[in-house]
Amino acid sequence: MDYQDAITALADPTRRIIIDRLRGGALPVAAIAKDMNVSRPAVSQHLRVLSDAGLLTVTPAGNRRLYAIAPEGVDQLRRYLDILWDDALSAFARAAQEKAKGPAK
Amino acid sequence: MDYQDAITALADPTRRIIIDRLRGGALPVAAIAKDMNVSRPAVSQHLRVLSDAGLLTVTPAGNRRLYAIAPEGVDQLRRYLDILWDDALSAFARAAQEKAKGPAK
DNA sequence: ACGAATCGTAAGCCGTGACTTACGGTAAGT
DNA sequence: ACTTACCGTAAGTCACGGCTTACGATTCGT
Repeated sequence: MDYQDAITALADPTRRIIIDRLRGGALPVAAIAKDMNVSRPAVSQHLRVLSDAGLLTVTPAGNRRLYAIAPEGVDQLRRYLDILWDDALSAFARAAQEKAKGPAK
Repeated sequence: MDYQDAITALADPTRRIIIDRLRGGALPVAAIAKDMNVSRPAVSQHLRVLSDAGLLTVTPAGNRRLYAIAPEGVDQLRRYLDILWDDALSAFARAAQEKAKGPAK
């Protein structure tokens, strides 16, 4: 649900492949699992993790279930990294400045 | 080295704590491990993973080794997520548009 | 020069998670 | 109604990764 789950979900290579396949738009499970080196149930389990993390939306369409990337989930991670990036830059600039004035003792 | 290693590195909760402790600036290993519920060697191993992933820089300072967040490493991940976000938004908009015109068959 | 401090690495243990096979349940086709 | 297609879940196996203890190397202090 939070950004931590999102990071954990994206840490798995197979799940990143799944995400990549959904970049173009929503797909049913069978289409995602097609030509993948893991079984369809494995894909199902990954889809579960991804949607639990808020990275995917599920849309039951009769026989099938359409999975699509949830922009808000991705945005959560983006915000986390943005703040981290800002902090890193600030600390970096401050360190450079202190080194210029008094190069440690 | 690439964004995949960065994601994998940030997937671990302990490593995220380490990153958080470095937000203010560079720190030696002992200071990072202080009041943490894992041993110092464990922290060392995590620092290894983080720097291998390009998220940390190491600066030997005599007796100690100073670790700091590497802005470029964080930026790598940011770019990955930015593109993913763009793709997700495009796909989302396209799906909404198609649903408005011809609501599937 | 000797002891203490700081840190990385090796070896080993153990839990977590990714995968497969097997099964059940629902919707579509005929 | 019966079969087929699509999909989620359960159970079980197994490799990977995080942790600890033990050790060795380098640097600072006196």
